[in-house]
Amino acid sequence: MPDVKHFDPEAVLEQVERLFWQRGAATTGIAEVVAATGLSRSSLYATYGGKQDLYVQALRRYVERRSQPMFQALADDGRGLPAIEAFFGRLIQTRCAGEHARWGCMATNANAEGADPDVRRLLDQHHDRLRATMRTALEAAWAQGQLSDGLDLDATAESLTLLAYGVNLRSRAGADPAALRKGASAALDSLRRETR
Amino acid sequence: MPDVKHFDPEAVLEQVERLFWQRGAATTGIAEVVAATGLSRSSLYATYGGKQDLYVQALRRYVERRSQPMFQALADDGRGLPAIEAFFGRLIQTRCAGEHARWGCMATNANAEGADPDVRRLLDQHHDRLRATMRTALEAAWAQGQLSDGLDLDATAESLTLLAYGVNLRSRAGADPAALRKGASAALDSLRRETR
DNA sequence: GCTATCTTGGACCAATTGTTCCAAGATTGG
DNA sequence: CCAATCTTGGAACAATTGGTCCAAGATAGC
Repeated sequence: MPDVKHFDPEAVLEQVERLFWQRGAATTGIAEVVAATGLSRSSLYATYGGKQDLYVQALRRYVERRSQPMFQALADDGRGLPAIEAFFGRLIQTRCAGEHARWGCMATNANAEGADPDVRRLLDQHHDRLRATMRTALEAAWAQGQLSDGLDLDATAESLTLLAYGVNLRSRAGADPAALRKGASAALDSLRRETR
Repeated sequence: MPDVKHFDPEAVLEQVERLFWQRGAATTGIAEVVAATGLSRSSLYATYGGKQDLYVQALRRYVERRSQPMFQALADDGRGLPAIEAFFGRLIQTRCAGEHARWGCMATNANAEGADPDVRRLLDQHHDRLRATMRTALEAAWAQGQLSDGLDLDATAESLTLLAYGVNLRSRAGADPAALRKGASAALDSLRRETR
């Protein structure tokens, strides 16, 4: 017999995600969330809990609905190095132009913010997933003879993952996309077997 | 005839720097600064201006007195790749153990925070300086025949600089130092000329 | 030691912080 | 259409935010 929610919790969570993503967790007040979503404080707190809970849920949504698809696209692209190249290309594209330009990556940003254990867990997961995806792509590259000999695929995957953080971070501060592309290309070029 | 300050502005700025470095700009209140320094608000505001000015000065101090010496050590080390290796080793060491463990790099953290133009200028400088230093070290490596052929030194310097951001960022979130070392080593290994 | 000038302590401020609470409203099963 | 149950708007909350202000105190040239 109860009443039912007058809004779509998932759609609202997306708005909240975008807010936290763009402006950061610490610098975004509940008042702004209320303004952006149109919800009242009651509904907000009844549905998502306090600010930290809300942030964690928004971050989780980001990881699941923004990062993961990007990772999946890389995992599904069997071309090896060109796939990784395309991944970085798309990354830098979305980071530096369009709707989300200079927002950085919400997960990357979160590394610099608070030390909440829930957040840390999410970030570790996120990191592991990207590294595993990189490793898969590197294996494909290896199978196709694109890589120079003696490469440690695990370590290289970690290295490329860390590089992605650098790209994300600098893009938020307004770095030149051409410079980011150069940096990413250099990292990939150095993995490439010399065609002789 | 005037009175003179009852404290050492430089020493106080160091305390403030450490506070902002560890806890972040947005999450550190003036009240905490007052508590940590023992200064009164009057002295604080009279000497440094408002919070944002204070933060910028603290960040500038960090760049000059923390980052630059690290860069200089790399620039002065003419060994080439071993010098860069040592740089990353020291970096990971200080980021993951000792007094400043899990503080990350204040400049790296700042990339994820606000978009203040003064801050952005500092960060761009910081970035350029590290990249230039990396390039110098790479030139030394090249001169000593340590690098594989056809490497773009500028682009590689950018790539290694972005990698350093990744290391700094993940260290703040509590990343395993061994994994960071692996990642850094992989990046350097891929630059190395195969000894055959 | 007087006085001009600066510094200092801390009270005070309005604005904002995250959160709570409840009366009024909405919804749905019976 | 009733009533049980949930949601909603918005007032209210104490705590904290960054910042100001001024009387009291300290200093140094004369």
